[in-house]
Amino acid sequence: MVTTSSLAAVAALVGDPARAAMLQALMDGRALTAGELAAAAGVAPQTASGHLGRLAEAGLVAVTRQGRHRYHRLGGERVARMLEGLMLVASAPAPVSQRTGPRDEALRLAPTCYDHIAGRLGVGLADALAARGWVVMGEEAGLVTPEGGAALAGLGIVVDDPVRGGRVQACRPRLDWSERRPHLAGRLGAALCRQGLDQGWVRRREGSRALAVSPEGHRAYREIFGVSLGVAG
Amino acid sequence: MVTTSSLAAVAALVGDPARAAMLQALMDGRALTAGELAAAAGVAPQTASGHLGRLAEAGLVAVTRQGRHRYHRLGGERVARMLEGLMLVASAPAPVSQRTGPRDEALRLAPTCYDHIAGRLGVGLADALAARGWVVMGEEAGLVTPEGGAALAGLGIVVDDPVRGGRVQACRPRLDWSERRPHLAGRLGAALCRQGLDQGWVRRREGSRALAVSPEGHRAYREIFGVSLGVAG
DNA sequence: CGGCTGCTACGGCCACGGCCGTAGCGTCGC
DNA sequence: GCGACGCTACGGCCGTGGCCGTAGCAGCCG
Repeated sequence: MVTTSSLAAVAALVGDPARAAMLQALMDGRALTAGELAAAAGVAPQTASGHLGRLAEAGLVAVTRQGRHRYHRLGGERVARMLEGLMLVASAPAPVSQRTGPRDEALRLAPTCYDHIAGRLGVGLADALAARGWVVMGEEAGLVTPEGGAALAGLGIVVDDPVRGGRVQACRPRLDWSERRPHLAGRLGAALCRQGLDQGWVRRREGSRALAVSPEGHRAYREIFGVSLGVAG
Repeated sequence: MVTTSSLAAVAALVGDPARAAMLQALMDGRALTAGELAAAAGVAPQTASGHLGRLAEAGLVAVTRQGRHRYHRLGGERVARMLEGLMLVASAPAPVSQRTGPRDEALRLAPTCYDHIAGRLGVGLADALAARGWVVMGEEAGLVTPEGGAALAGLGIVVDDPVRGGRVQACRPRLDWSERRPHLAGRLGAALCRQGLDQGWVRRREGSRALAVSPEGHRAYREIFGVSLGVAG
């Protein structure tokens, strides 16, 4: 039963700075140990343990024990989407526009959002795919065109949720909270991210949600997708 | 700048039971006075005033003063979607499935979600439109077929976000937190809701998010869409 | 103009909850 | 088996914040 108190309970869990920091650290989709999360939140391990216990009990994080470590990851895509919704609201300046988004250049360039690429690279890819006619972006949904599907399949990017018998494939646009422009989430976004990682175009950086774009990645994204990322790095 | 603390601050605002109750009361998209919200939250007007001030400062609610009343409504669709994401997580039972959703029959039948219809009527409409071939529902997006667009236009339901030059229209499916099945959100969902209200098929009930389905509504939804709602009410 | 209402500002009370101390349990390595 | 390590359980301290008391201010009404 969804009561007001259950809504408040979930929100209150995220409402603590330490727990919010842990959840944000898990937003890249990886699993971290309690100790790493304690460091990320800036609290003692005992404190983190208590927090993680409550988060796990509520299903916000899932725990898998492995030896003497306990690996924590987000409780599912719903949790990730909920956090993204919160971040989008948190980034919206109430009165007047101010500089938004993280100052860290790498985080502005290509942060991961649970399973897909956001930031400048994310919106750049969305723009590029639209410019190439591979996808058609609407405000509420995106469509992969037949030629786009073929081209993406040639790159090893396949999505498995055809809306109508494989002819038309849809993708999920999402407003990026730092760039304020849509990027590709959903399965297509995840497939783009996976393919970039497989090809070595991007790689995960330790202890950060930011992706590092390799020189080959810069070239590939520029030549194949027409995305120019400015400075290298 | 989106910091961990801003994320936690927004979540903490929703994390208080009284504020959560107020926000939930505003989820039907209407504007309520501070006194009504105080009653909804079960707190004294002074307390509610303080809460509403903080919510307004953060942009979670918007205030319009009219005479000696102050009308509060949700701060935008982003806020509504954020709350829905929280509710979806809050409704997800952590260990094993239990009875979910409100016990109130009317709330299970046809609650409003900010601007569209959810609940049994919402998922029933989505199923019916799909069965009629008017929309094709995917996991990540829905498509309004040409014949569906024509049929809906004939009913006075028009959506104004064509993805590709008016030929294909997309809609946004959303997992219902009480029925656990997708219903139609986005502009199509809002248009369906508006049309139902205009036709007198449904009407808002005082002090509740639930919609009341009129006898004509029952007949119309059954005859036009093929949605059978069971008991009349 | 005076009484009434809707709302907000301030102050004090109180409790919930975060924090880390120490202590205890399970796991890995030697 | 012994020590080190990762993590969790419990207890006490303390600050933050929700709550309502009273008081003050703006807008309708007779």
